[in-house]
Amino acid sequence: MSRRYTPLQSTFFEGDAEEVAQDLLGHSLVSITDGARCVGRIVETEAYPGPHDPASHAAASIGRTARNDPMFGRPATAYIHLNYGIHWCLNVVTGAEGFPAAVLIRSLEPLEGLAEMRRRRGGAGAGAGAGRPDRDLCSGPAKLTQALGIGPAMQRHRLNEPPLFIARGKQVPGDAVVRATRVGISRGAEKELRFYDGRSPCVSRKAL
DNA sequence: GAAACGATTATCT
DNA sequence: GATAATCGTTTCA
Repeated sequence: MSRRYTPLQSTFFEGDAEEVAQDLLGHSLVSITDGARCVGRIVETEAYPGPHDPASHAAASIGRTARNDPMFGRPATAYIHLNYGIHWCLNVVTGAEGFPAAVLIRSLEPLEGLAEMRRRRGGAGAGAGAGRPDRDLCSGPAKLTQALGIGPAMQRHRLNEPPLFIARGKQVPGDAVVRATRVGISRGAEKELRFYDGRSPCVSRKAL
């Protein structure tokens, strides 16, 4: 557990959201909160490439609002939004400053700090009688934020430095990456902008 | 000032 | 695998 994690440089996030979303698979999300370090391998992402995407919070029809303002920020900036009123979701801003694009991190494969993750998620136990399998700790956008202690305090935090950053990891081979449609949205659902590691059991939703 | 929606999760069958 | 519940933000009058 003394392994050193090297944050990805901000240049990594300067590219297209769609491209970054694929490249992120296999890298690790590291969170150091309350003196505990939690690490998870990124196995599922979704791209929100820009204003032309009707599903984006920064769609052209919506414009710039107080909520999506962080998406217009610099690359590697954290955009944390609340959906369904109760779930926090972590996005990484991509592209040039002033251009609203981001990658939603949907699922992680727990690597470190499992005890802490489980403790944070505490009483909530998905799968009533089945207990809490490791794969369910971070298998969802809101699950991973809760497990890693990510909240509104991290809004606009830059993800290339502690206490919350993305560390370089082993990249997922191209042939293992599955491309699929995004989940839980009504508009722009046709586009296949979701990517995940087909080998991982921690993916929230398989392809249709 | 009030109503509707949502990038989901939790729970049971 | 399928269904109900949940709360803040956004949007409209």
